[in-house]
Amino acid sequence: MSVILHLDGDAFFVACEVARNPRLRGQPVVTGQERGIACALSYEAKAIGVRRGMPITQIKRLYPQTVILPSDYRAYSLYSQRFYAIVRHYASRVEESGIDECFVELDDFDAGIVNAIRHDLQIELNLTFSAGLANTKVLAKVGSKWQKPDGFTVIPPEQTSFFLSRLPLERVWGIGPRTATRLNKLGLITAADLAQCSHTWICDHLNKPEREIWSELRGQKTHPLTVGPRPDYQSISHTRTFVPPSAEQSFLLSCLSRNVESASRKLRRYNLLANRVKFSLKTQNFCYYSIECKLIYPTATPAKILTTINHHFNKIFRPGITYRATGVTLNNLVSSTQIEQDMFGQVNKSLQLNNIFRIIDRIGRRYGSRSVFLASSLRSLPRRLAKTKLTNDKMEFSLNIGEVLK
DNA sequence: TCTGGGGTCCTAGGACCC
DNA sequence: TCTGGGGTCCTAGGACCC
Repeated sequence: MSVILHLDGDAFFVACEVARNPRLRGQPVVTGQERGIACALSYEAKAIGVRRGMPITQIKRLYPQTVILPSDYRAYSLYSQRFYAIVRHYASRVEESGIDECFVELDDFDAGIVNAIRHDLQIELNLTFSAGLANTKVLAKVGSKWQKPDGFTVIPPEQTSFFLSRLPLERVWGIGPRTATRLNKLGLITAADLAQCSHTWICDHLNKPEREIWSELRGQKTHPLTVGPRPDYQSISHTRTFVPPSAEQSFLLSCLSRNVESASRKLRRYNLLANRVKFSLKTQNFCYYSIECKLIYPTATPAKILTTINHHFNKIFRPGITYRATGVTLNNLVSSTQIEQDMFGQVNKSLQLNNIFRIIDRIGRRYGSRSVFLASSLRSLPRRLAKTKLTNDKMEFSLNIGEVLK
């Protein structure tokens, strides 16, 4: 009977920074400078009071001793590849479930192999990973979170109730605050309370994902291990919050234009085309209004997607309401290489247009993504970039190249 | 905790059809 | 002419994760 190991990097992004610059060790460090909010924090930063998502300006003011770094995803991804290579040296069935965590199928409760993997990770990468070993993925995850950082917790079947009776429901993987509150009202407080429920009871009160968690907590393998390369994207999205909030239609459309440019750039990078677009407005009160629309044909061309958005915008926009963010999600993705043989002329035309945007993508990589952009995105950019006088509607899909860069 | 950004999956209800 | 039953597909929205 196989068992599941869960490995979880400790403060991974920051740990990578410390690994390549040992002088940072022991200091409060955060990454996310480029986004203006703390993305990852070292345990030292956590200890002095820095929180995830905290604005960088606030961190500088309240905790001036903190070292603030921009994220270097390329470096983290290289560390991630080495992490997986080390794990695969010991096991063949590995599920990559994130840049810094994975599930591994092992033959039995063998702490030796787990310690060997963790030892190699420590020596070769200078990174620590917390580990959990149990019968199911959910229980292995309980184990890896039990003692962080650098902990290793085995949960054999006969000791499951010991751990679960000490674990509040909301700490279980897959149970968020909403579900926890609902289950609390039904009298369930700990993970053990849930695990002890009868089959008839859970059929009456829980939905499918919750029933699966129940089953996993009881040691029955329900979440299969998905081995192999990461599945393709189901969707690609781009959202952005702006300050101050705005009620102005033309500004919101411009923000959506910018969202579409970013999302479609990613689409092209992965040679994908979208069949549907969903766009949303988020109000000052954190209400979401969204609508999903079919695109006339699969495309990665921002102008085509924007035509559709403009057409449906008034279905969700309400004058007088103030909004704080816009977002765009591209759905029902297909590979562009598959579509290339398509007989419809329109699609071919779209692919040609796509080639123009691929050239723009190259310019963007060389000179920055703001060197070339759609004029319809102009109003969403900082004022110093938007000094050229343009009327948004007239410039809709024309290109504004070059000089706004400065 | 006054709340950023990019993802995934599930569900309920409506539309539509036979 | 005032109305059954069941299936499938679509979509808006909810919940969760990192």
